Amino acid sequence: MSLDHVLLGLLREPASGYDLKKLVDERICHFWAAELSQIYPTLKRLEKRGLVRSRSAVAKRGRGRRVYGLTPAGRDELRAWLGGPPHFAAERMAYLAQLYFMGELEDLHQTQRFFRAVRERFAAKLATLASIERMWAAADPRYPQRLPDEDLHVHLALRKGMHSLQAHLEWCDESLTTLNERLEPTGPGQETAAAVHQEGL
Amino acid sequence: MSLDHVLLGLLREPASGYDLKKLVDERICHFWAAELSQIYPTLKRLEKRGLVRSRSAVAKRGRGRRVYGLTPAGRDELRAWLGGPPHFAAERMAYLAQLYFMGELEDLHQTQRFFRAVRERFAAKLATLASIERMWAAADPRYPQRLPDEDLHVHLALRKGMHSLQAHLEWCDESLTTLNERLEPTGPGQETAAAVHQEGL
DNA sequence: TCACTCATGTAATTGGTTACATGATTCC
DNA sequence: GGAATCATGTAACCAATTACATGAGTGA
Repeated sequence: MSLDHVLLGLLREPASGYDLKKLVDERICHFWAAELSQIYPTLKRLEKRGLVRSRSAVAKRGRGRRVYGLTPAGRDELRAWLGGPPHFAAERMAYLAQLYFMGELEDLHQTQRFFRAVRERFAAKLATLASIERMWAAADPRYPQRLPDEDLHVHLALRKGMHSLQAHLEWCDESLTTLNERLEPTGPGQETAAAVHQEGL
Repeated sequence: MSLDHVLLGLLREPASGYDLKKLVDERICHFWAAELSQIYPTLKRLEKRGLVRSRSAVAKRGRGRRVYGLTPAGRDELRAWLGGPPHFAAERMAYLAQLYFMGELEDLHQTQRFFRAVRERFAAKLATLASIERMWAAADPRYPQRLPDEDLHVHLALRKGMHSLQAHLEWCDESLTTLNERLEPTGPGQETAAAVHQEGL
């Protein structure tokens, strides 16, 4: 039911389904994704429940638009959700399932390649968030200490991604170091041959 | 389609649907959850595809069991999945959506309560993982440097949770500090009254 | 006898994705 | 004329959850 609340949150300013999709892709997709084919029926459902109200409008380009806005009931629903307990859902991380069972392959080089690919992905995401933070800082000299309270919450959400992705990178680096030690046990001096033998190479 | 592969991974040792549910809840649920009502149909589907084979068995207690085991085709499928690229899916974090829009409430005390609840949740999860790591260390003197390669992968997956949750806690602490500074701007000396007024208290 | 655990399943519903269908306008 | 963008939707499908149904044995 959270897409409902995401749309209510975005609809503090009136918008069409198409507009909402763009907002989701630009700002929300870092923690919630949605397709147009899900957004349109959701808006209809919200309108039937009296949480939003729509009116037809003319578009500058293309066909007519349907623009939605929050009703007082919609605002109440949004506030009740925001004021309620934090909502957690069990995350599904397929890449961790792959890693968990990867011993089956008996090939640490494959594990190494896996971690390099994972690291690249996380690094790209972190770079995206970092560039968003730079844009914020450039656009608002109050960032972050003196941000108005409303923007503060967006800032705090952004910080979550930065902390989290930084930790992911550290995990990848730690893991790659561990793998390296097993694959190249070039310890001090004459142990090398024995260690190589021990590792089954 | 990942539950398919999780079950294939677990079925390197034969097990019933009921057994698999227990394994999922004990070891896998940190990155993939599944209900019995999903596991049973999935096993049937995997058997129809020739990836597992079942036989009836007698249970010590209760009614008869159906025990599944991997077929060679199942093992191939598992290995192909493990050897393929890491699979990422867009995560949905409803609590971040709540935070993102929480400026609407115009109540930093509520945000504070929110972060305390979030922190508690993450701390509990981290404690769970830490106790798992302690059990590993107690049970196997080789942990973690000299673990056999197969267990190494499970160890690396566990480390992901530790890094990640630690970062979540740091984010909560950073956020609570930020909120505290805004709510109690007890700066050097006589500013206090003015600052309190500025915050609208 | 009752609660609990072991054990297997189906049905209904929800939440979400992918594919498909349509139509207007603008820019090259 | 054709591609891109703006714009709204439906249909089919998939993954997963919740609720429901059944049945056998164990221990208090």
